Amino acid sequence: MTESIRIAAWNVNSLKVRLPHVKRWLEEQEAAKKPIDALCLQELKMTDDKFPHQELEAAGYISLAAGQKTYNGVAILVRRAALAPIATDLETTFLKPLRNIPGYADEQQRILAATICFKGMQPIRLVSAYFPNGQSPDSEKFIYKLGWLTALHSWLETELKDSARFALLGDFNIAPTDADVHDPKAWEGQNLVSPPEREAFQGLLDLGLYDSFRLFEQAPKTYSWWDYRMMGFRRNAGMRIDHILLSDALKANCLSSIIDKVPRTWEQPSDHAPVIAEIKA
DNA sequence: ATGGCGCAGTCTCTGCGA
Repeated sequence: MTESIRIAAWNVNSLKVRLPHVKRWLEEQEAAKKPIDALCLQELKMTDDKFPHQELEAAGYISLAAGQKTYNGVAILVRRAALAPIATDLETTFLKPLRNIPGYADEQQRILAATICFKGMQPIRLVSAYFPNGQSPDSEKFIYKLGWLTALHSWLETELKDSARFALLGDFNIAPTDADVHDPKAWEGQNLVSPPEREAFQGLLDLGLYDSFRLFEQAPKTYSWWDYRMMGFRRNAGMRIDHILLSDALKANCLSSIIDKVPRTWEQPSDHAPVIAEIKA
């Protein structure tokens, strides 16, 4: 009997390099009786033909990917043992799959959505998202970021009407408040924290989404990303830019939300740590 | 003071990430 599921997001910064980390993390979570039932990955940096479906299958996970060469790329992994009997193959596991934001022409692979039926639960709609970085507020890439955020907002309006049980998981490349930044003064007005980005983040909340991490008391200075340079992790010079946003129906059933720093301590780590939300059945 | 690290591909350099 399923009592709860854990959904997670992790920017792996190249799945080719980080596949061992992903497998190890999933194994260790399971061994600790905290299995990850859905994992949304970002920054695969590989084309779809290179995606390691078979290795993940051997680890107990069915996967759906939306990749491209060199950059971006997102995926959704679901734990086979947690799925309802209706899920027998790819088509019945990932219902209503969607790649990219409808009506928003984009070469960059940043969005993958699917509805999943877990054992003993109503279906849940998951979106694996890799928000544009933005580079800096005076750059072309920042304009793209804001346009992308606008497109995301209007698409999610529709998605939320269709799916009351909805979660948006991924690397948002936005630190929502100064509490999510190690040195707010130094970062004031810069990329990842600038007012237009934070307004866009608030806009998502205004659709009826909730930052799962902030539903619970958290240790101060908890972050999800640390720069590889300048010993960012050792100094805890980080930012909380990876998030799990939940609709009202899922928020009501959210039991916990944490960031797992452990994989960031491993050899050759991603610069991001996975974030997890536990949802009651 | 604009650097530091790590990744992919064009591959001993460049572009990009955040």
